[in-house]
Amino acid sequence: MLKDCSCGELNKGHVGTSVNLAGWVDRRRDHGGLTFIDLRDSEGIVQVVFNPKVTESYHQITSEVRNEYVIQVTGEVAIRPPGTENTKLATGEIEVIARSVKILNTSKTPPFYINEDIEVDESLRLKYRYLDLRRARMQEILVLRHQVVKFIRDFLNERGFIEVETPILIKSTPEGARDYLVPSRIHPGKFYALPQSPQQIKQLLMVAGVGKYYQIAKCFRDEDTRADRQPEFTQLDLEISFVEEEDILNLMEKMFTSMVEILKPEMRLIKPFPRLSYADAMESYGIDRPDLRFGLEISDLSDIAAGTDFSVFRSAIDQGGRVKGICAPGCGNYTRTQLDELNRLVRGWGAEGLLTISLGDSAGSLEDLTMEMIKSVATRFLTLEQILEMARRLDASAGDLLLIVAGKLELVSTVLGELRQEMGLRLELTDPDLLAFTFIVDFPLLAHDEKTGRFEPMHHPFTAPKDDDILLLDNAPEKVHGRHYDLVCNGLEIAGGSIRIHTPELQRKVFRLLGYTDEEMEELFGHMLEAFEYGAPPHGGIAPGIDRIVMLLAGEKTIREVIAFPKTQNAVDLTFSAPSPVSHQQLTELHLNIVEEQ
RNA sequence: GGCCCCGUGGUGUAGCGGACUAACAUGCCACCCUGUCACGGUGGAGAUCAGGGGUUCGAAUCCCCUCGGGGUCGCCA
Repeated sequence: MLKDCSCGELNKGHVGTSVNLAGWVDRRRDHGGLTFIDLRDSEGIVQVVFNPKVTESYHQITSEVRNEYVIQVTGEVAIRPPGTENTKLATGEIEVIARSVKILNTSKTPPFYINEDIEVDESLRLKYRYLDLRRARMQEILVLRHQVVKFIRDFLNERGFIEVETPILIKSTPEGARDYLVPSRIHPGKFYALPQSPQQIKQLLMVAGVGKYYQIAKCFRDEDTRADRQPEFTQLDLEISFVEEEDILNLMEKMFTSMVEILKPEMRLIKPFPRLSYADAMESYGIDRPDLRFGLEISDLSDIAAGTDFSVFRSAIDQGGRVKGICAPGCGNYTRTQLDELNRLVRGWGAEGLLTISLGDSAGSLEDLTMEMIKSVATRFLTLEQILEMARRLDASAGDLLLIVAGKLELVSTVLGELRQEMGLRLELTDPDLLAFTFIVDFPLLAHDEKTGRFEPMHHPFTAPKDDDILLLDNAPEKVHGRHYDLVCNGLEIAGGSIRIHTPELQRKVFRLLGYTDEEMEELFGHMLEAFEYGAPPHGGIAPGIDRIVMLLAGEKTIREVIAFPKTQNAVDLTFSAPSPVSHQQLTELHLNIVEEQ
């Protein structure tokens, strides 16, 4: 080794010893006759003192060395002179008196600061990701991510799980996300697909008699990116045979609570994780992944609205729609501009409009409110009693603002769900140190697709229907609930899983409901159906997204921050400039021709 | 594919129709400095204001297009 200890690990115990250090120049302070260099390696920073009386070739070294130069230092660890300790530095009680120095490599001036935590243009960071990752913040995140994965492995290993690697080159199966395809050289015109998840393979492992499987698995989906979505991402994929819902949920609750308590003790959890049915989540939060760090729940006001003279309410209800609302506490004093902005947002989400009712501009009791204190465009169509009834239903007080949307149920829910999230942010109710995990259960098995007129799986086609609902598969498939569960945290879907189908009969029945012919079933899923013929055990699992978990624990806003080399919104890797053209020879070998786009 | 936001020395920002010959901080270069730690001091270099087109007597500033980055809807079994 070019070093016999790390910069960050030095302490008073090393005083008097001679050490070899190697690292990057974090900063240099040249006093003419005396120079300090903060030397940085992956473990931390230590101050090295260069003294012309002690350090060989002092003048040459200090005039040449610049930030980010890679140097090797031999010297004595010494206690710092009294009064010159630096409490901001972990190694601030000591310093290294350099005897000799060697420049291992020079460095151009970096395109952005390595030694300061300053926000830099993201595309520049991504182009020079290897420099970006050198920064302390990114080093912390790399370590945290490692700790999370290590925690997961330890936790599952202790419980009898084994990690099994599964292929990256597999078969394209339809629906779901768009596949990334890999052309076959050996089989002209045929393609492998990269796994969207190892779903089918892990089920085959269950048939193979692996009782408890897991894998830190790369997954690939050729869909547009988001702050929490990348073309390739990492899942903890796990599957257990002879398992039931309760086992999986308990395992996950234990894993995530222990993980947070050990790795991020400063963050708070709500225990036990609350459980919400899909229907209740949609009803109260307008979304199947609610942020439960705050309330602002949605309530149905349809019955009250039906009794009013307000035509917007009446016509929505006459057309089978609903009137629902939320209460924004303390927002009764919102200005016209602020209210207009909320209206614009709501229209942007597809609603006809937003009815705002201001319950006065100062806090107090509902009972003291008079019609004169209430501000709303609808005041002349509503009685004081009707307004108070809505306010009570929304758990509002004087000084609050009621936000009400009328229309078709689905739209009203979605819009209020968005508005709720927006108000949660504006009112700063989204405490970054709180992790509000919640399980969402009782999903419908299928969703009806308006465009194709077909049923689509809510989760995936291998999810088992609830036993009590199996008879409904024949005549009312839309009413069937699946044995599917999600884990949600702070408005993010953290994990999704289910108890799977394990008999060929039921699997065929579900495929048929999804519109597959017998021939398609055999061609696309024959391997699964056949496997189920050979004593497939009941089994189920779940797949938490590693990137999203680390993002939450790191307090970051995008998963790009917790991925070493992420892609841009356009799915481009700026470090490598991928994707890139390939040679004609490569294309020929793969039996491919490029068609020029218009 | 739709909607929205952003693009000014290396970096981060200011400037938002005329006083811009583009400001500030930091970084960079040179010189000075033996106890600093975001060291300090003096001096200096560094910007086709993302690119193109237009409006105007005059554009970093207004409009259009393109490119790049981001957010989001669609999409994500």
